[in-house]
Order: sequence, then C-alpha cells, then structure tokens
Amino acid sequence: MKKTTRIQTENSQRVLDAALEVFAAHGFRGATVDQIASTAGMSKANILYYFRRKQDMYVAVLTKTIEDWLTPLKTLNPAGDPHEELWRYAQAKLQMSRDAPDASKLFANEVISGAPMIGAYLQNDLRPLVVHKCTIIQRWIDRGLLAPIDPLHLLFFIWSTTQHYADFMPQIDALYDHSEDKLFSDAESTLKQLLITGLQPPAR
Amino acid sequence: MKKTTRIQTENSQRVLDAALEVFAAHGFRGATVDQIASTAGMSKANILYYFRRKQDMYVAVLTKTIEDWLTPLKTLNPAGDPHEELWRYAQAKLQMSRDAPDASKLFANEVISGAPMIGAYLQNDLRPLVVHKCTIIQRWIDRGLLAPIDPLHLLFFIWSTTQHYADFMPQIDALYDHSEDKLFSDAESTLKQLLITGLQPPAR
DNA sequence: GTGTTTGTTGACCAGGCGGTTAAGTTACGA
DNA sequence: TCGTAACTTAACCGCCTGGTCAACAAACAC
Repeated sequence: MKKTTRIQTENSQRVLDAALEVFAAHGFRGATVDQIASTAGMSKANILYYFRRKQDMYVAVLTKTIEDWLTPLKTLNPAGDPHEELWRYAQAKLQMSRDAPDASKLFANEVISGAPMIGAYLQNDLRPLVVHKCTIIQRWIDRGLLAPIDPLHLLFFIWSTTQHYADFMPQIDALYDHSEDKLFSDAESTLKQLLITGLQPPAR
Repeated sequence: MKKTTRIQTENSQRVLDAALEVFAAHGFRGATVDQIASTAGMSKANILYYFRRKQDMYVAVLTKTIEDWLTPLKTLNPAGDPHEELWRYAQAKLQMSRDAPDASKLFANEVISGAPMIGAYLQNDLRPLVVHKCTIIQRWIDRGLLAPIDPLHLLFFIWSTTQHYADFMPQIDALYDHSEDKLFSDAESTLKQLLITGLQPPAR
C-alpha cells in the first residue's frame, strides 16, 4: 500500500534540506513556503505535494536535528576517564556546530521562541537522558575524579560555548581575522583549557 | 520645531516595550505589527503614527539593546586585578541575562538570521572596542597575571555562557527543578569556578 | 472659550501568505 | 506498448500582511 519511490525519497530530501536552511535563518513564523520552494528549486505546489503543511516540514527537520543532537551525549561512558569523556563530548558538539550550523540555529530559534513545538520532547526525552548523565558526572565527583561542580550547569557550559560557534557566526566573522580552520582549533584549545583545568579535582 | 510631548514619550516607550517582547520571541520577519499593537494595547494605526515602519521599531529597540550591551565591557579596567575584572564583567552579563532576557533574545535572533541590520555596527563599533579589550587581556597574560588564553575566545566564552541563561530558558526550565534564585546562583558559582580556576596562571 | 497642533482610529489597499484543485505530464510495471 | 499510478504546476482562494488616509477627538497655548 505505502511504497516510497525513488523520486519521493530524492525530492523529500531536497525539500528538507531547503527547509532546514530557511527555518534556521528565519524561524518557523519568519520562513515562507515560497522561499523554501525556491531554495529547493521546486514549485510551491510541488513541495506541498510532499509535505502538506509548512508545519510538517518544520517538525520533520526539527525531529531529525534533535536525534542527531542527542547521539554524542548518549555515548558518555561512566567507566571511562571523566576528563576524557567530557572533552570528547565537547569536541563532538563543537564539530557539529561546524559541520551543521543550520541545525544549531534551527534549534536555537525554536527554543528562543519558547519551544512551542518541542516543549513536550524536552520534558519526555531530553530530561530523563540529561538526568541520567548528570548522575554519572556526580558519581565521578563523589569518587574524587572531578572537581565539585553542578553537573547540569557543566552541560549548559558545554552546550552554550560550542553552539555559540554556529549560532553567532556573523558576529564572530566581524571580530575574527584568520581562517575558519584556525578559528575552530583556537576555540578547541580555549574550551579544553577552561574545561580541563576548571575541572581538575583538588589535590589530595 | 521638534518638540517631544509627554504623550509622545509615554506612548513611544509603550510601543518599544511591546516591540522588544514580540521581536525577541519571533524575530523581525516573524513578528507582526498587529501583534506589537495588541501587546502595547494600542491600535495598529496608532503605533504606526509613532513609528512609520515596522523596521523603525526594530532598529530603535535593537540600538537601545546594543548600547546597554556594551556598557559593562567598556568598564574593564586595565589597572585592576584581572580575575576580578573579568569576573565582574561575567557577573554583570549574567545579571543582564536575568533582568533583560528579551534583549538577549532579540540580539540572538538578529545574529542568527545573519545580522542583516547590525552587520555594519559589528564592524564599526563592536570590533574596535573588542580589539582594544583583547589587548588589555593580552597584556595581563604577558605580565603573568593570567593563564595564556586567546582573549577573543575568552570573551566568546563569557558571552555564550551568560546569554545561554536568557536565550535557552525554556530548555533550562525543562531540566532544572529549583527556584530561579537558585538557578542563577548555581550558574554564578559554576561560571566562577570555570573562569577563575581556568585562568589561574601557571605557578612560577 | 477658541484655534491649532497633536493624537487616534476605522476603513481601505495592494501584495504576500499558506494551502487547494483540476488538469496535465512523466515514470514505470506488465 | 500501453495503462495506471506517481508526479508537477498554473490558477485560484480566503486571509493576513505592512502601510495609508481622511475624518474625528483630545490636548494645549492664548
């Protein structure tokens, strides 16, 4: 009954790529279907053949983004070295900011406007995952492997600093003179310094 | 010739307050004049009497925000204690995130959508200020008062972490259980820890 | 009080919005 | 090769958008 053809998968993807770009730049309300259509190089009526509503494109592209988002956090290994694990996570997030800045902007736009579409997701999916990871971090602290710090705010630190290099790129461009490669390697060393030395457990 | 009446100042302010709220939540394109009008409790035609275009409200509210934004950075005192000065700045920014979250969201929205309105400002006003402050920080480092770190990325760190507590509040709400007071005092100690210990100069 | 400036608004406009439909074109299995 | 299901789009719809305007009300200087 429901078979997905080649053209279907191809064109759906084209629409989603264009939708991500436009929604990331203007948010849900600021984006127009016409603009998504012209970005995708298709007629408006045609993209509405694949996604009947603007909102359908939005949730599709947002859901995909969120799934990618969660992956690196899930891999935090309780048995590993705390500094190494946290730094690996921060690195992965920074890399995502570089590789998929639009995904970061999309998420930022959604949350800034009050998370109207993903409020439930934050409560039902993100929260339990974060609570779990925070207990892992807390256990590291209790065992003296990490300086005492609020695990949740530590996550906020990692999120905010890494996503900054996607969301605020126009500002960074105005202030930073060197290549993109150097920008991200400088960012990496700065974050590493703040994270690692900031989390050094007190001497025994 | 150009005298501003009492009603003018009062009502202009009402419009700007409403405009800040709406633009912060939906960005320039996503905001509607009708919505600003109803938020201000005035008719659409009336608010367009004070600001002839939607864009005029936007630049007015954005300009005001940016001026407030820069103030605390300007007070960075080269003669002061580096840790104290930087921490005072970070604290001031965090307090602004708490007191005026809409201003932070407005700015974030503008930059995320490519800074179409304030690109010139970033180059002409923000940049020289930041360059100057970076040399101050660099001088502290050269004198051994601060751990070696990239001054610009240090500013990025302060900006991103503090603004996170305004822009991403819906996400924080979903993850954080205690009072707003406790949230911000926890944030403060976490940031202080990361900033101060992360910047401790190497032992002589 | 009166005249003039300032403030207020309902009605209106052209264009853009998300979305539908009907009619046509293309792809493809049999 | 042919039939049919999948695909494409011009034309259209009602509503909302930013913005104008003329007519009216309020405030104020004298």
